[in-house]
Amino acid sequence: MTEPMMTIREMCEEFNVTARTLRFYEAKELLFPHREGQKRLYGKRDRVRLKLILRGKRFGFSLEEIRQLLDLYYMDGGQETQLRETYALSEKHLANMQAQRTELDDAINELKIQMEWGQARLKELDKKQGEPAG
Amino acid sequence: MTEPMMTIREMCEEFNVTARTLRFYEAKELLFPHREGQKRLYGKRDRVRLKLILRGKRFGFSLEEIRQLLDLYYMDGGQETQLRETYALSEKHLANMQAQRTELDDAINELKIQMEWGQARLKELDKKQGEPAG
DNA sequence: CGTTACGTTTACGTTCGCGTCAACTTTCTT
DNA sequence: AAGAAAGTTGACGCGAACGTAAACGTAACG
Repeated sequence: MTEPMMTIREMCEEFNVTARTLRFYEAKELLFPHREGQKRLYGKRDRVRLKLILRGKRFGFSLEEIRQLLDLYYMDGGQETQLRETYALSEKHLANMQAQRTELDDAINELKIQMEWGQARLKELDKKQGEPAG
Repeated sequence: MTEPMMTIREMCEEFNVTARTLRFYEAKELLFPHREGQKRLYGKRDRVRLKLILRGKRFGFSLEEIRQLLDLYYMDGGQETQLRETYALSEKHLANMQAQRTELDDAINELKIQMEWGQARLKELDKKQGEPAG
């Protein structure tokens, strides 16, 4: 069974991005769709990559940083030197993400506290609403 | 005891940002330092806000989104309507951040798996390094 | 055979988040 | 009094990440 391919429009709908965005990512060497004539066809590899790209963006990585990370997931058995460099890079990113996780937990907890406080104030307002003025 | 104030330079050093950045955030209404004559003085409120701003940035929020979030933390007992809107907004953000947390965990796990795989391959290379060629 | 739909490249435009002068005031320091 | 140091307000510049419009290819449909 030959790989299921998608057109650029199908990709746009599935991932909720514009065609311009997909071509832009390709120009920046983050995606490498196949060609049928001059038309782009996206296979599983590119769908996985795009998913990772969008995820990376949500965490505030630049496209260039993401490009380097993608190489991590798609190493084709190149040089040992590159493997080592890539591994070192991945360690940094792992540490980075773990730090982000800690921060995110903190932020979530702080937000929860704030919300409980706000909720309490809303309840007070509800009480006063029920009473007559004065 | 009167609140301990900081100059713009002190802020820059403490938070590792430039003065331009602080003025820019002020222009965008994310910070509201006091003035002594024409010079800016930053109090605890602005330090907390700046910390939240920088955190927000690390999670890929835009400055405008961050501005709205900041209002959450600094409501001065305004209208009930606004309180309710703010509370609703905070619920969305909480859901958002929790989703991010899940995604982040996934990403960390995937990265770890990749790294274990890479590490295994590096070990193989070490072995071959120890042997004579051929 | 025209036109409608979908794709392409090229290229200029735009918004965000600051960097980088320039020109000036205020405040120390010598 | 005369810098030097630290602050200020414009104003223009710039890279990132696309938006948008122009001009064109091609493939199918009625």
